[in-house]
Amino acid sequence: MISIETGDCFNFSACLKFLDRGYDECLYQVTDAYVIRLIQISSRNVLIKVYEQDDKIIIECPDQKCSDTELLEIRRYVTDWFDLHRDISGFYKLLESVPQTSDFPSRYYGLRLLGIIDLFEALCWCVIGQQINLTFAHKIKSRLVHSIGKNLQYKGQSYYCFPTPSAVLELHENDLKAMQFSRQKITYLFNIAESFAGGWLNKEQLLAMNEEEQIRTLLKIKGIGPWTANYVSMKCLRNMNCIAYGDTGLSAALYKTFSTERKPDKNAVDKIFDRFEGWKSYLNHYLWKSLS
DNA sequence: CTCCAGGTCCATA
DNA sequence: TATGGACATGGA
Repeated sequence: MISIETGDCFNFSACLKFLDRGYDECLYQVTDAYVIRLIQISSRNVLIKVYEQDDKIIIECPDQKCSDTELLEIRRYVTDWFDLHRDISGFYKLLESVPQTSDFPSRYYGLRLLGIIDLFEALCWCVIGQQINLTFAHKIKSRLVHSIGKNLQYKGQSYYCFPTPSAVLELHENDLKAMQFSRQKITYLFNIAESFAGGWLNKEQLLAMNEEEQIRTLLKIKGIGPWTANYVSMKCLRNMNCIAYGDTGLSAALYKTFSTERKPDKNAVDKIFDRFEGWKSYLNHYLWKSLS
């Protein structure tokens, strides 16, 4: 069992609610008290159950023996996933100082920027979600995961990891077509998987670069545009000044909250985000949240 | 029926 | 450099 202190401006229920937004999610199971998922650590896959007790986050690995090294990795995973180590009180002060967002801290108190820890998963999820409705996006992701994702049974339930790049590369184009991936998405998924398999793309290497280099590296892959690069930068690489330019949801939220144009251009978006230096990713996250 | 969704690439001018 | 079409499907 692992226990993690959470600190101020954290609300576990708000985070769980974000994880369970009504879509059919195949990579974890959420209730009002806990979330269970199978995660990949360096040596193997481990099932974890995460819940809150006495203002602490508790992680259990039911029916599994873990070494100290593995426990440390699991702790790191959950800390990163829930962004636990960040003190976001500065963000709340900024929100309060801006009239249009002054009620955000009370409305969304304790909501963290939930991450996608696996870089391959993050990139694929972006490609899957490009230009289709999220219900359908979850449907085809689920088909892919259930088809080739590592899984583990626990109490009659199956829990899945997102597939590895090499597992995706073993698929034939027709397999993905049968899951209703478009030809474009299939090409993009293979491009991304090959970048990993070819050894010139991985998370550690990206994390060693500065932000600008990271974006430049990601944009080289066909299928990854500015939206995906920024989304992954915020959800996986954990940069704090990312903006999902061109995102339809973000545009709608900016229109609603700041009375911008229906589709504000980059300059108009930057103008609003400028005063949130250091917290742009969080502002983006909270603006998305404000739509639901 | 038409439009458009957590975009991106490619062809054309 | 800028703009338009294709992409797969489903919900409004």
